[in-house]
Amino acid sequence: MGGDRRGSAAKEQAIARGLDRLREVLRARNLKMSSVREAIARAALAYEGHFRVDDLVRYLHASGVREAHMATVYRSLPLMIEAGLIQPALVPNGDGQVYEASFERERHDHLRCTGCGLVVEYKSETLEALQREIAARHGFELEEQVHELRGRCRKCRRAGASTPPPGSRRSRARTAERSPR
Amino acid sequence: MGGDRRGSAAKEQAIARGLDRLREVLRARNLKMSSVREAIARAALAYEGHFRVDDLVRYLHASGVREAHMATVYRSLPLMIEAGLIQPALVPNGDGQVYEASFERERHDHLRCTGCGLVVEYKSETLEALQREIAARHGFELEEQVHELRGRCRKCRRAGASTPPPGSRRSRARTAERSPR
DNA sequence: TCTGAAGATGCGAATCATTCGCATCTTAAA
DNA sequence: TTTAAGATGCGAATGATTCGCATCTTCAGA
Repeated sequence: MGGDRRGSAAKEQAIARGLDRLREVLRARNLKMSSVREAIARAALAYEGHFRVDDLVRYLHASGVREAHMATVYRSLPLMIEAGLIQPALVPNGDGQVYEASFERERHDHLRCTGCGLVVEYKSETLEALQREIAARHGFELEEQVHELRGRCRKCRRAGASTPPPGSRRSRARTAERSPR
Repeated sequence: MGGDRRGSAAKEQAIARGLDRLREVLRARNLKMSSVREAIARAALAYEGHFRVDDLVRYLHASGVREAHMATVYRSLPLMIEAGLIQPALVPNGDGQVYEASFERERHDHLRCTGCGLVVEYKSETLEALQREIAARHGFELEEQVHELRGRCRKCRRAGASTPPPGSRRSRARTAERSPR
């Protein structure tokens, strides 16, 4: 306990390293760092849990960053992904893409409940090894793996009620996610 | 050889079974079969390889089906999916969702080349078993698994040229797919 | 420190796939 | 047949993401 209250020091340093990484990518492409870009990257790195572009924009506004336009955030996404700061998280479900910070964090996959939208993370070395092997067997050099299991969580199964009829839009993913801090 | 020329008999019967399956789903929901719906289902069942909604519409037009409006095709997708006639194939890449016929076909996953868009199918019992186990371990009853590996195929790796810069849209997936017949 | 060219940003318009509303045909069960 | 419940075509509406463009900023020299 107490270890979860990693509020400032360590986290701030991780953010600093993330920003450095971003600068490298920018330099490599002859692009420039800017205050807005830095604010966006900071927000993404600090965000706990999954987020969408508009979540990030709201977060930026809330933290007093002058406008920080959506278009700008969109434009910075590919760069942040390339720098390894963030990555697309879940497989898009109709509503836009969901991201999550990935800098200095372990790779993992998701399990999503088709009933309530609950998202659970899991990690499997065996699975990853298997994936690499499959890719290799087909002559591919693995770069990225999209993996998401869907089913009904314990609670929803208890609650009975089978899978909702097709066409019903599931509400935004629900997770035990905290808000940005 | 010659075995690939499974033109009519067997295939036509499979289509008939698929339509029956669809009728069951419709009946269960108190929905009705219709000539348009049947034409759409036939097209989907007969389509070789991956297709998008507009591909299907074009195919329908080409086969002389009166208009067959896009909206109608969209409306029938959830039903066909529920009936197991088709399923979303690749993970959407910006351009719309890609489907493939799945009726009486083996489940499989895809490997996609980030260079040329080549799509290769593969199948792994081990992988599927592992997935079921993971789901079970978390109390989930597995319903669906999204799985796609991305990397560079042999040819693209030979051709050198590292991954294209971010922001470049990949053209429509390329496969050794034949057109509908 | 000053400058200029290359980039970055805000804003609103433009895209694009997908969905809706609704008036009008069809289907299927009495 | 009749007729209520559905299905369809069409075009408008959505919603996420992208573009165009007229300004700001950044940063590598001078």
